[in-house]
Amino acid sequence: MEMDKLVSLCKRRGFLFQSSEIYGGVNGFWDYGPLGVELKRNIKDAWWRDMVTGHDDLTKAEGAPEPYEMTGLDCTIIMHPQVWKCSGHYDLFHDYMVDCRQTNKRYRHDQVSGRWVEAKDKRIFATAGSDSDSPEEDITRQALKFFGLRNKHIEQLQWDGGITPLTDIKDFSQVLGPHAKELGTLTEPREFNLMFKTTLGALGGEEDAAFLRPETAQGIFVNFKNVLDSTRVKIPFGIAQVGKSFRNEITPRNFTFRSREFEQMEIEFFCHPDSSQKWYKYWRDRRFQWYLDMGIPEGKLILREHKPEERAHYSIGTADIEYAFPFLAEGEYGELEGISHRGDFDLRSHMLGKLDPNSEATPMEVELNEHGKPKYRGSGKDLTYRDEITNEKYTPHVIEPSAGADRATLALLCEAYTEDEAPDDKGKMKTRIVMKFHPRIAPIKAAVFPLVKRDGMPEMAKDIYRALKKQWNVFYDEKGAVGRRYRRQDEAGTPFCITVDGQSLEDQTVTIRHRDTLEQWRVKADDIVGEISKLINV
RNA sequence: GCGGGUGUAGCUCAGUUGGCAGAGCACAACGUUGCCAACGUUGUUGUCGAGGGUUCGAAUCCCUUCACCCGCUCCA
Repeated sequence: MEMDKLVSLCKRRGFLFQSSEIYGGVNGFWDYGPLGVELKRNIKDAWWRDMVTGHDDLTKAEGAPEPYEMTGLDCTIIMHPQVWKCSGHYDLFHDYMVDCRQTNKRYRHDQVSGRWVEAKDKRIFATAGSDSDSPEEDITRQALKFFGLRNKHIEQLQWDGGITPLTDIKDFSQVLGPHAKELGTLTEPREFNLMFKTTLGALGGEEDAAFLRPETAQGIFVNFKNVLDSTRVKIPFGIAQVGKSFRNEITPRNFTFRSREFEQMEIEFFCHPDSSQKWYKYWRDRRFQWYLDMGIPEGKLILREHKPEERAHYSIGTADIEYAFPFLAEGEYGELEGISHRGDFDLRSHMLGKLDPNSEATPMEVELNEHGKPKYRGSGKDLTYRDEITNEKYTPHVIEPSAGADRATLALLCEAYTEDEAPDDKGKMKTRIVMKFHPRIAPIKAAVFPLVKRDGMPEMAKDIYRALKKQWNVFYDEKGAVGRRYRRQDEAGTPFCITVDGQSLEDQTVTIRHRDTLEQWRVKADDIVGEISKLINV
């Protein structure tokens, strides 16, 4: 399936529009149209129902170490700025970057280091980037290459001082970029903020800067104590949240896949450190199965465990659930959801101050500034948990299944898009576009048609429509040829069409037409609500 | 961020050398028909992505800019 066809159908039928389209659009922002909003809402509702409200906390779920509780939360998009400092996002997402005009490489300003060196009556600052395993060797190699010297003439390099960070250098005109061949190719350091900055208060200045959240998870951590104190939940339990997040993506691309404003469906699952590994496995497998249940075939979905070097060292495991999006190359997959074992990093960071992600100690140590104080102070609040039966007090470990609602929606749109052949009224085969959504997520569950607009057929059809409308989003249409009405519903992904015809008026039966098979069968008009209910809840 | 491509009706696209803005589909109404994009008649739809320039005249040539697609780069 070519992506263009899906994008065109999405616009034509009202699934997705470009944001602010009449003004030319904005890069990385997309709007959901009348059908799209239903589809996405159904996906979010299915997730919430399956993970939260529908969860049976009395029974041990298959694959789970023990029964557990689930609860929800809806926190604000703007939070106290300190939240993002302690979470690590401020440091990770907020950097000064320098670009190399020659190599088109980009470096973090504070991670480029270099050394003054003189040879052949020229003095330059040779550098190595953060990608370098051995800055000293790379700096030397860069210097040799620049001066056109061989290794055996290494003594011609006159070093001036030791390795210093690029941040100490004001004038870049004599700086040789980490992979550059000429001097002065690095741009001035530019602020690079992956978080959206905003201002609190109408007169707010720089000290009133706040951020739109880059993930919903932190709102759960900072409310951990509130949930414990207000609900009687006991570990193990999870807190779920659905909501918008914002990231200034460098390269928004691939339709809605990488958007700057997007919606997440996240769970923070709190458990005892000793059982955290089992819970990690449970959630990883449970979430994978959920996508299969939503209608994504096994062959297009992979569960990819991160290699140890790919994940933070304090994490016992991280796995991505990835889908073979059609815009990716053969054999490549795009992330739908990440499940990570975060240990106690978040809760302890919000207690004590941001932990040092490079700390090898157990438990991890707080990252300190040059004065030996915490780089970012924590809340100072006790976020530990006391087990009332064993009286054990500990900081819970966290398993985080973090899903993208827009990515799930996009995957299900891609998966649903089908072109097949169906006969027209003369029996000639014609290409048919049909969105084969699982009935549970289909924007419209059923359409009701009178075969023709006379003889009391519309009246009977309208009664059926009203009866169904009480429970589902259904659609009534009496205009034009019935074949055209069927095809329109195929493009909307409506799984069932109910038609009132001449026979209906005599024996009170109607036909149900199946979207995928085109099969039709008759049922009693009085049974239609139960019949549709049965068909949708398969 | 870099390189290439594209942008004309709701969708798909044509538009010659700079000379009246087009087609198919879709959509709406009416009629006929009566189960898979039907037929007939009638009708609606355009800042030609935006801004500027050249020109008597620009969808067409030039500059700037925005968006989308592809390839690099990046990707928490």
